Amino acid sequence: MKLEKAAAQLEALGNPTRLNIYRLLVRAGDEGLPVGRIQEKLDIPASTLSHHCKRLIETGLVTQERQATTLICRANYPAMQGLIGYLADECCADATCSPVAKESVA
Amino acid sequence: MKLEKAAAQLEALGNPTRLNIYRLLVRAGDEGLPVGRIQEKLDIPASTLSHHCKRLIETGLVTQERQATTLICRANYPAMQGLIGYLADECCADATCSPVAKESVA
DNA sequence: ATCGAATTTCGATAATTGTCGAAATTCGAT
DNA sequence: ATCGAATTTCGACAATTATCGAAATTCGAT
Repeated sequence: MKLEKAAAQLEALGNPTRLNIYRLLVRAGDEGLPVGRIQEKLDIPASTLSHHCKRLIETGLVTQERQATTLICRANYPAMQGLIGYLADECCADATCSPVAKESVA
Repeated sequence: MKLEKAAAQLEALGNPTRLNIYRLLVRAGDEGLPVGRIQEKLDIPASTLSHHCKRLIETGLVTQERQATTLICRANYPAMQGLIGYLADECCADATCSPVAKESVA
């Protein structure tokens, strides 16, 4: 993974609201979560939420699928996997860090 | 780990310059790298670099040790380990994500 | 072809972050 | 106690990001 991309994903997750959104999506699993549902849970204005979702989507960490007027958001696991792998590979060269995610992830 | 702390660390790494600094430190290993050395490698003004280092230090991802007038920076591996663990645990509940770093990191 | 629900886009403002030179600090050596 | 080297702190400005209401869009149902 390119450093710029990793940084963009890290930055996307590096906002408490967005990290919360992402965690919600992970917990929702394959089913995903409609935007409106996220809004209820986090109690933030629709436009603000939409902005944060957009940011997560732009970096590839989240995907959106339309079901009628409802937009379903889902955590994009392979993207997170890639990010964790990057951190483990590029940013954790020491033995004290879990020697995982180098080649064993597949 | 608390969400707020994880977000702070992710945000710290979510800047290309800081991610670069961090990677440099990882590659430098236990020996660490003096601030001036980082500056040479990245070619950025001292005050700007100092600001970024400070941010990394504040989140616990980097430590600093004084050797005379020189300040040596080091990547704090346990912190990164904790962050990777958080991502794997809290943000990667699916089987497609490496089932690592849950308990096996020790 | 209209309506209402779900969501985004727009636009404006507030808040935070990044950048950098100048001045201040720290500390060993003289 | 002064000097020079390494680095930080300060202060100012630029750039980016966050927030939110209002208006626009999308789409199924009527």
